[in-house]
Amino acid sequence: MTQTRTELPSSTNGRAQRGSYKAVPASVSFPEMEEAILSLWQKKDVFQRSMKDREGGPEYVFFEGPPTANGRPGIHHVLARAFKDMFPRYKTMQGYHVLRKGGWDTHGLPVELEVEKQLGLTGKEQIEEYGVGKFNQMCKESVWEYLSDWEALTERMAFWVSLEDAYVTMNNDYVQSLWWILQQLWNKGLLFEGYKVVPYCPRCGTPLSSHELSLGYKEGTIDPSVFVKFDVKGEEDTFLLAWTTTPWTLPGNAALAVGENIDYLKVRDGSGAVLYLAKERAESVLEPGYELLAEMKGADLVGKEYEPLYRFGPPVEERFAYVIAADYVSTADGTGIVHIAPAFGADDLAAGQTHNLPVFHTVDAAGQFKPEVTPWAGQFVKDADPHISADLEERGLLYKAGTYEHTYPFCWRCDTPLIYWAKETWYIRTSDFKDRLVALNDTINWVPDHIRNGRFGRWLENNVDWALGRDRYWATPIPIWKSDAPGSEYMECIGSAAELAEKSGRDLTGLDLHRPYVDEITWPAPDGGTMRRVSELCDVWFDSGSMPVAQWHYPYANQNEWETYQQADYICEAIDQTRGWFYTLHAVSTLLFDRPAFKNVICLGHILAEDGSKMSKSRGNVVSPWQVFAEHGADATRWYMYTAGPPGNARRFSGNLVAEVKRRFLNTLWNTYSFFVVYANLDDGNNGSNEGAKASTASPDSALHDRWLLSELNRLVRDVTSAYEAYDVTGATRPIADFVDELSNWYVRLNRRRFWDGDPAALSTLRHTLVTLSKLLAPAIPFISEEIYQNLVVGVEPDAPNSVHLATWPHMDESAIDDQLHADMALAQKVTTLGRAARESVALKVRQPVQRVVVRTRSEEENAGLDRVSDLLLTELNVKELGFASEAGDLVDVTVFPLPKQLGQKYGRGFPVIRSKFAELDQRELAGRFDAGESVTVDDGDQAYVVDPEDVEVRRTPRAGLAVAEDSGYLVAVTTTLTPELELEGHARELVRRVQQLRKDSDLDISDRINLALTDSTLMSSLLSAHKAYIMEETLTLEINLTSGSADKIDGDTVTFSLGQEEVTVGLNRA
RNA sequence: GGGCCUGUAGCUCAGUCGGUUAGAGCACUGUGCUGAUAACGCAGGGGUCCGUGGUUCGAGUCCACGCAGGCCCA
Repeated sequence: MTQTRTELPSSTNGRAQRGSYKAVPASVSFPEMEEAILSLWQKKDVFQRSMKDREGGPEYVFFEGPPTANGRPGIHHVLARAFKDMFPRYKTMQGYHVLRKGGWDTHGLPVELEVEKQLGLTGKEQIEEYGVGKFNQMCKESVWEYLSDWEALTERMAFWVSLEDAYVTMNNDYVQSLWWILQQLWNKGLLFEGYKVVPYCPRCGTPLSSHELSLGYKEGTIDPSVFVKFDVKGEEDTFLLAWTTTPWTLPGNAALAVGENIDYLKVRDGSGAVLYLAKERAESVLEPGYELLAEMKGADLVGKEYEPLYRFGPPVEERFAYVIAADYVSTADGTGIVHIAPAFGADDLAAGQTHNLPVFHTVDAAGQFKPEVTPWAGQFVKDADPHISADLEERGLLYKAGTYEHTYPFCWRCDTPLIYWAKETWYIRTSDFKDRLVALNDTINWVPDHIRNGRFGRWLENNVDWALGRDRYWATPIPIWKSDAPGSEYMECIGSAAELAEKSGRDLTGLDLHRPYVDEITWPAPDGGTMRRVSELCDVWFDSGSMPVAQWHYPYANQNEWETYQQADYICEAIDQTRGWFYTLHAVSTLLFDRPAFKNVICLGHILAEDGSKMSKSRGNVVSPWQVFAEHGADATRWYMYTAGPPGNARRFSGNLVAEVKRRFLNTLWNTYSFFVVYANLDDGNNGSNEGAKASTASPDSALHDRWLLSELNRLVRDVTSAYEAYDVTGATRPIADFVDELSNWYVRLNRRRFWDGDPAALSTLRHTLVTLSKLLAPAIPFISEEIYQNLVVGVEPDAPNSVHLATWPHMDESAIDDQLHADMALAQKVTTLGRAARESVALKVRQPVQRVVVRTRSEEENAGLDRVSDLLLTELNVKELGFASEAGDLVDVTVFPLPKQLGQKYGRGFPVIRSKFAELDQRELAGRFDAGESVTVDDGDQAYVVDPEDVEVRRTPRAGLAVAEDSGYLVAVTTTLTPELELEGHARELVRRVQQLRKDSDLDISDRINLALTDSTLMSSLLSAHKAYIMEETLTLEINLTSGSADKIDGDTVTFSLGQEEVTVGLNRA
C-alpha cells in the first residue's frame, strides 16, 4: 500500500521527468532488445543477486527435475523451463529466498545406446568384450555431448538456474547418498530379491529393454491356439474353459481369472460335458448344439477350485488352482477365463502377488523345461507346445486346438521368439506403503487437479513393488555384497565409500563408484566365502527420485542445506513423469521420511505441431527454439506457452502462433510504453499555444478515468497475485493481456488530449500503471518487463532496485478498487459498442454529431450507473444528450420478458405456463402493472402463479426516427435527424481530420505550427464563423486564408475532398 | 485391452452454481476512425457445442453408453 502511494504523487511526477527517459522507438526488434538485456543482467550480476539479496528471507524451495544433456534441447524443454522459471521469480519478488540449484541426469540406457552406436557395438556381449571400464568412460564423456546447447538455450530464454552449482547423478558424492538411502531401506527390510517378468531372449540369455523390444515385433506370427478344460472340484464332469497361445506356460498355471462384472454361461456341449465361459464368447468359441444351463456374473465363479493340470516339483504351501477376479480380463478374445502363470506374464505375476499365489518357475535361463518337468525336461519350450497339447488331448482336457495369428516380439539381434519370463531381481517393497503413498498424495496440490486422484492416484492405488535392478553397465551399482559360499544367503548393504574401504581393508580414495571398479572390491565373508557385489545396477529413476537427499551429498555433508531444502514447494515437469520422476520422488520420500517430496506440482501437457500432429524428426515438423527466439524473441515464446491454454493440455506450437501473441499483446504493451515516453519527454516549449486546451483537462472526467484505471490496475494485481498463489498460470497471465488491451484502447485513447497537454495526473497514472505492469509481468516475460522498468524506474529513481527482478511485487491497494465504477465503465463500453453499431446500421459516421442517444439497460441501478459516466458516453458516441428508454413514452414498443432463473427456481414446471400466458396478454398493460410495483397472478386452471416485478424484465424498444442495436437485454438507439448546426459541426470535424492527415502526409512534427489556405464558399464561411477557433486549435494553425476562385491558386501541400455538397481544397504551409 | 485427458465457428481458445439470444481473438469481406499503435472500432458470413439416450420447467454445463484424438500402461 505504501508503495502505491509513494509512486503516485498528485503533483509533478510526470512533469518533473520530462526529457529524462531514454527515447523509445515505436517499433522494436524484441530479439535484439533481449540480447541487450542479457548483457545487462550479466553486467549487474542480477541472477546471483536475486538469490543473495533475499538471503535471510523465508525460503521457497524449488527442485529441478534433471534433464539429460546427451540429447539436444528442444521446444518442449523450453515449455517446461518457462513454467519452472515463473514461480521462483514470483516468489523472489515477494521477498522469498529461492535457491535455484540445477541438476543433470547422467546415467542410464539412452547414454549407453548412444555410445554403443558410436562404437558400432550391438549387445552386451560386445560391450563386455570391448571392456566395461572403457565403455563406461565413454558414457561418462558422452553425457556432456550437448551441454553447451543446454547452457546457451537456458540462458537465452532466461531460465534462471545455477548450472555451475548443479547436482550430477554420476558423481561419487551423489552415488554415495543413493547408497545411504538404499542402506536405510535395507535396514528397514525393504530391499528384497524377487521375480520380475521381462521380455527375454532364451538364446542370448538376456532380458530386453522396452526399446529393444520395440525393434522386434512381427505381424502375422502364427502360434498355437488351445482351449483347455480345467476340471472343477466337486462338480461332476464340469470344466472352466480357458484359452492360451502359449501351451508351454500351462505347467506353470497357478489360477484362473475372471472379470467380476462380466456375464458368464454354464452350458452342456455335445459330448455331455458342462463348461463355464463368458457369455459374449460362447457364440464364437463353442461348437454349435450346446445347451444353456445357467447364467451368472464372474463374481459368482470366484473361489471355485479346480484340479491342477500338472503337479511338478515339491508340493507348495500356498493355496492355488482356484478362480480369482482380475480387472484386466476382457472378452475381446479367448473365453473370458484367463489362465494365470505368474512366472510367465507381468499381469499374471501381479495377480499372483495380490493373491499370494505360488510361482511355478518351470523354465530355465535357456528357455528349456527344468528337470522336474519330467515329460519335457530339457526341451525348448516352443518345441514342447505340440507335445503338451497332445498330452491334454489324451487326457480329455483339450476342448479344441488351432492356430492364431497375432503380432509377437522376436529378438532384434538373433530373431529368436522372445518369451516372457520371471527373472530374479532386486525390489523395493513399496507396496507395503501403498496406503501412505495414497494418503500423502492427497495433501499435494496438483495442477491440473485431476492428476491427483486420476492418473497419479490410480497408479499409486495399484502400486506394485519397485523393480530396482537393471542388468546393464552405466548406472549406480546396487551396493549389496553377497557371500559366494555355496548355498549362502549372507549379504551386506554398504552405505558409503568409507564403509566399503573399512570392510575391504583397502584405501579406496579416488575409486570411481561405477562398474567395473566397485565389482573388484571383495572381502572374506564370515561363512568362509568371499563377499562379492551383486551384479545389478539401479533403475535410473531411482537416481532422480532421490535428488532431494543426494543433491546435497547428505548425510555425509551439508546437513544445514538438507534441513532447509528437503521438501519442495514447487516442481514442474510434463505429464509423462507421473510414473517417472513424480512417482520416484514421492516413493523415496514416503518410504524414508513419511512425507511428500513436493507440495505443489504443475504437470504439463505435450507440445504438438501446428496441425495437432506429433512433433517428430521423421515428420520433419520439429520447431527449433533458436529459430523462434531469433524471429520473435524469448518473451513472445514464453508468453505463448503460458497463455495458449491450460498447462495440462497438449498445446500446438509454431512460429505463426508465437507471432500472433507478439503482435496482439507484446506490441500493444510496447506501443503504450512508447507512447508514454514520447509524451513524458515533450519539452515545455510545446505548450505555449495550448492554454485553451489545457483548461479542458480539468474536467471531472479526467479524475474519473484515472480512478477507473487505478481501480482496474488494483483488481489486476489482486487477481494475478491470487492466481500465482494457486499455481494458476493462465489466470496469472491472460488477465494482464486483457488489461493491456483496455489500457491501450480505452484509457490511452480517451485521454490522448491530456497527454498532449502534459496533464501531470494522466502522466503519473500511466507511468504508475506501466511500472506496476512491468512487475506483474516480470516472472512471465523477464526481458520486456526489465526494459520498461530500466527506463521508467532505474533511470530516474536512484534508490530503486536496479532490476525489476530485484524489485518487490506490487501490493494491492484495496481502497483504490471501486467495484461500482468498474461496473459503470463496463456498461459504458457495452453501450458505446452498441451505439456505434446503431450508427453503423444507418451509415452515420461517428464524426457526425447526433442529438440524442436512448438506452435501455436491465435495471434502474444500471441507468444510474450510466448517468454517472454520461460525459464519457456522450463524447464516445458523439451525441448531445442521453436518455433512457423507460422515459420514452409512446415512442417505444413494450414487451414483458419473464426471467427464467427466478421463475424457474420458484415454480419449476409452472414456468412454461407463465411464459405462454404472458405472451397472450396485452404487453403494455402488463408492463404498466409491473412498473407500478404490482404482482401479477396467472392461472392455468390447476394452480395460480404469483409473478413479482423482480421476476420479469420490462423491455422497451424505441420505434420511429431512431437507429437501434441490441444485445443480451441491452438496447441503444440514436436519433437520426440532423439539424443544420449538427451538420456544420460534423463538417468542422471532417475538415480537421483532413488537415491532420495532411500534416501527417507532409511529415510535420506533431508540434509544428501551420498556416492554412482554403477555397472560399458559403459553406466555408459559415463553417469558419461557427468553428474557426476549434479548427485552428486542433490543427495548430496560426492563420487561415480564404482563397476565392480556382483551387490551383492554393500553394503548399494540398488536398481536395468533398464536404457536404461542395468540393473543398486545403493548402498547408509550415508557419 | 485398461487408466487418465481432450472434443464449442475454417484455426486458437473462453464459457462461473444448470437459467435471458453460446462468446473472444485470428483469418476473410465490407466499412469507419481527430496526430502513439504494421494499430484500433463496427458490421457480415461462419455453430449438429463429437454422437445417442437420460435427469430437469430448462443441458454446451449433470448422468449413462458410444465415437474420435492424445498420453501413460499392458
